[in-house]
Amino acid sequence: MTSEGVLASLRLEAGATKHAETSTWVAAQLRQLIADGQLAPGAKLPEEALREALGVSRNTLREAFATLHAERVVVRFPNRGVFVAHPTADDIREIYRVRRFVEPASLLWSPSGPTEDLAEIVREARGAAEAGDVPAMANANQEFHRALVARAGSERLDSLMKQILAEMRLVFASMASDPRFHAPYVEDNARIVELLEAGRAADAAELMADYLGRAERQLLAACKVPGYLGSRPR
Amino acid sequence: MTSEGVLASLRLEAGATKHAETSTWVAAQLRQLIADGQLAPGAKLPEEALREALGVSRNTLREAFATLHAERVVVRFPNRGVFVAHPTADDIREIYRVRRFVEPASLLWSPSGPTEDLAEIVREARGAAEAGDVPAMANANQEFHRALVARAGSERLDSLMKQILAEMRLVFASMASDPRFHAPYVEDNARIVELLEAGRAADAAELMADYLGRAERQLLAACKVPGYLGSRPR
DNA sequence: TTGCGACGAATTGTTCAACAAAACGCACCC
DNA sequence: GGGTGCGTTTTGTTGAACAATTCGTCGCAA
Repeated sequence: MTSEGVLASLRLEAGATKHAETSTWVAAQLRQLIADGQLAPGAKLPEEALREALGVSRNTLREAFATLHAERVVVRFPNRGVFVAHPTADDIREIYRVRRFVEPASLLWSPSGPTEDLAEIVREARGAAEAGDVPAMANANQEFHRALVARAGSERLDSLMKQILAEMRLVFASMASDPRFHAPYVEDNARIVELLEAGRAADAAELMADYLGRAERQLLAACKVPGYLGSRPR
Repeated sequence: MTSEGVLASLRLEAGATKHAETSTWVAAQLRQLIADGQLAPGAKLPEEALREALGVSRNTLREAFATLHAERVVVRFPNRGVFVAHPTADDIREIYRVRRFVEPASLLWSPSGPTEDLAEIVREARGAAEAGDVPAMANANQEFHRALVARAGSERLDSLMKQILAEMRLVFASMASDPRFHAPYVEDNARIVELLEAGRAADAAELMADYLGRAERQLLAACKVPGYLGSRPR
């Protein structure tokens, strides 16, 4: 995926769209490209090339950069430019620090509503696992955690979680992804739903905390192996 | 506090400062003015006037707006402009929804470190209360919650809490602030520190959840009285 | 008086062109 | 081979322009 290809596809899409609030639209486009992995972690986002590809002015593009920067999707080095965020080991620790607070809290203290949506996501993940469809399984796992936090009913926690999961995707994009990574967690998720349905929220929260600890250790270990793309760009 | 006065003081400060990254600096200035209550909730932020007062270009100002918008300090109505955020009753409910997750979680699951800083803040709050210094007491109370969440050691939760407290200041700025509002909570904070020191984190978390519920109800009730500034501008 | 539509003024959304300052790349020299 | 200096590129910021939208206000009719 040469950056040339990315720019070309952007050019295509840009022509076809009417934009009401351009900078918002631009931010969404870039967010999408990054989430899809078409713009890899650490990649530079040069103003001139993107401006041309998106067919917007540099000012509008820079406004979009400001939003993405606030979302931590993108990092800014003064006078050097904007880069796709590239999580370090410390970032991983930070991510899991947050998750170990938010996710068990959500299990414990969310208004106890129906768990059918969670069960459905688990079924999807199992299906994908059996079909050997790793991306679908990874997606379903992410969706599971998103749905879990959504139970809290807080817009702000939702968007925090969305950001965190976006950063998780960057983490996965940064390392040679072992297909077997996501598999064990499908069953953990299933168990969590069971506990929740049985009214054993405290046990579910404990399992979740444990599970997150395991995942963190696994990712940190993977950081140290050669497969992990070096630290900062340059 | 005429908006004229605000602009004049901005003009003064603008001249004296060297700005390395101007848009960041502009965002910080505005954030400060809003936090201080010099720009009231619902106030319009006209581009031309601010541009002139800050001595920056409209583009730079708009980039700062993008940052503040992402922080929810400021609201954008397309083609109408940017306004200081003006929390509604729903926003208050949302704020406390988040706080009831984050703060008890922080009490329960933060690495158990020294509580000396918390105790110190409680002493400050008591001092301010005795001196009848309401703003200082309100500040100390806010600082207490900030310090509590800081124990989690997560940069992201820190900034979430910082945003939440900023929005709380907007809530207080929106209503005729009863000086007696903050007082009872000083002693609750003290009790929480005691429980924490005694290793009774679960009790502390429970007290906190209860306390937050009380505060929310009180604020929601205050919303309904005439003192509260109407809903959205226009 | 009150309500309503229209017109002109002000403001926003977006683009373009320019320039200083900083970082980058590269040939050059020790 | 490893620093050094210089021209080139990119970023940070400004200023001006213009279409689109909203705002304010005036006049008119019920």
